[in-house]
Order: sequence, then C-alpha cells, then structure tokens
Amino acid sequence: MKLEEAIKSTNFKSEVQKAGLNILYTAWWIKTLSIKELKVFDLTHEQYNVLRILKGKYPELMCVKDIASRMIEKSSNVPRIIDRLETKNFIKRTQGEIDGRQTVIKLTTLGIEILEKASIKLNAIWDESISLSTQNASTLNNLLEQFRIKED
Amino acid sequence: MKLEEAIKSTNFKSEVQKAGLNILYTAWWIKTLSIKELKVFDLTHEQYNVLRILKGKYPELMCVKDIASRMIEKSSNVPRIIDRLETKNFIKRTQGEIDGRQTVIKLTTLGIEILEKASIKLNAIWDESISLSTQNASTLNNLLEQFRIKED
DNA sequence: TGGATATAGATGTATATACATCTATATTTG
DNA sequence: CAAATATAGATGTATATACATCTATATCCA
Repeated sequence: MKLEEAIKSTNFKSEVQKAGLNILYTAWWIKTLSIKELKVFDLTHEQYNVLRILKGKYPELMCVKDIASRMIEKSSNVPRIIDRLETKNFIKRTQGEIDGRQTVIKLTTLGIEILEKASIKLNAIWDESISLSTQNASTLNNLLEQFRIKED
Repeated sequence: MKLEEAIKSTNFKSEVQKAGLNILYTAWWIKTLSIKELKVFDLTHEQYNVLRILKGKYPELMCVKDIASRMIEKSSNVPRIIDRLETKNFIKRTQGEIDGRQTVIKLTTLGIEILEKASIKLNAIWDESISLSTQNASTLNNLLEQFRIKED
C-alpha cells in the first residue's frame, strides 16, 4: 500500500517530510509483522531483541549496560525487559564479581532454544514478506545513513 | 552515526535484514528528535499527530474512526489520546447527531494555536536536522514502497 | 416491527517508552 | 584514607502500544 493510501493524505510539505513519515510508517509495518510471529513464542519484540543481543556474545556474559548500548531503541528500559525474561527462565541474573554494581546476564538452555525457534520463524517471515533486491537494499541503507547524517 | 556503530553490530544476515533494522533505528531517531521539541508544548508525538490530522480537515469535524484511519501507527488507541487532548482543552467531544454511535471531535482555538506554534518549531527542526536532497528523498520514498510491496 | 448482527467508541490489561529518581558500589581527589 | 562524585542498575510515573472485551446505537432482514 502506498503511504498516501495508508494515512489518507497527499499533502506533504516536502519530499523529505514525506520520507520521514514513510520511515515511521514502514517501521510500524515491520514491527506489526514481527510481533504477530513472536506471539507464538510468548515473546515481545523487545524481549526477542535482548535475547538476540545475548546470543551474539554467547557463551560470553553481558551486563545490562552492554545490552542497552546494542538496543535499536535506545530508550528501552532493559532491566524491566530482563525481569520478564527471567520470570520465563530464558535468562539468569547474577551480581558482577569484578564490579559489584553490574548485573551479569546469562542465557539459559531454554532461552537459547526459544531464540533458535523464533529466529527461524522470523527470518522466514521477513524473507517472505519483504521484496527488495540486495542492490536496492544497499541503496536504501545508504539513503537512511544520509537521512541521519546530522545526528549528534 | 552509521547503523553498525549505533547498535554495535556488523553481523547482518543480509542487506535486506540490515535495511529493516536501519528503518527501525531511523524511526526511533526521528521520534526522539520530535518528542524533544514537542515537550516544550506539553504534547506527545501521538497527541501532535492527532491535532495535525484534525487541522487537515478543519473547520470540518472528524469522528474517532476517521482520525484512527489517518494515524501513522494504526494500533494507536485514539479515544485515549483524545482524552488527554480534551483535558488540556485542545479539542472538544460531542456525540454525533446523524450517527449517535460516533464521537465528533472539534479543535478548539487553543488547540489550533498550540498546533500552529508546535508545527513551526517541528518543521524547523526537521529542516535543520535532516539532510537529504529532494531527489534522494524521492528515491528513498520509492524504495520504502518497494520494501512494503507484499503488504496484505 | 423486533430480534440478530454490525459498528463506533469506551474501557481494561500487559508490556513498552521516555524519563526521573533512588540505592548500592566504585572511583576520584583533597 | 575519607568525603565527594560518578556509575550501574532498580524502581516509579505518565503515556503509548497492542489487543481484548464491553456498551450503546444502527442496520439488516425474516
């Protein structure tokens, strides 16, 4: 669906403003797609993201701050996401030995299993639902970097 | 900042997966930028979006369903966003005359004033913070439509 | 015309987002 | 070394998101 149909509007201030709204809409579209698939595994989008980050370093452990710095949405409240993963026994918390302020997070076997299953499903859905050549994806990545270039 | 730095990761399954994460990250970046500016006007991102939609039809009135269909994030709970706008006297609710099930929303003078001021500020910030030529913005829009083409 | 069904929106619940504050441990520096 | 400052993470609060359910009004149609 074109953005114009999706938000029933054709009055954009500029092509750049339209691109901004288009990015916001597409992000919502991706999230909706993913959330629907993750529901089967009783995982939220953010819980999945945390498990994926932990897996990236496994069997190394990570502290909360390390996880937070790798989150896509930097304003996520990582301790609370971890609370829920701990309740489901997907991770285990221990106080840091070197630095007592840190909380060290360990993926459990159950956590690895769930992540494995969820990843397979989610990757399949992305492959199935997103149609873009590698070349076009690469151009898109460059344009998004360009969009954010004045970031501070 | 490049996506790789932003999420401290270089292991992407594919250029398409990277584009997906890049869209999610850029959407978060845009939202953060906007939220910061809107705070001065005591408006949230979604409250601003609803006011903007109402302004688009003004002085015509809109019902809740009409507003919802124009929201960027379709899963927004419009009645509750309207609750908060009503408390601040930015809008007024009345029961529909033709269809009694509908709630009809009217922008107040105060609502129009706030929106006007917030829009000027927000447009300025977007112009200032986003650097992309019209040509590149147009290409970006085409690629985002392509990305979502299998939408149902 | 009156009971079944559909629609509009309000309301409830769990989790996330955005951000402030608090507590415990580490580090700095006077 | 002790007091001041910094850092890690937990916790609190308002609002949003995602979705289910409930209520009131409208429409359908036998």
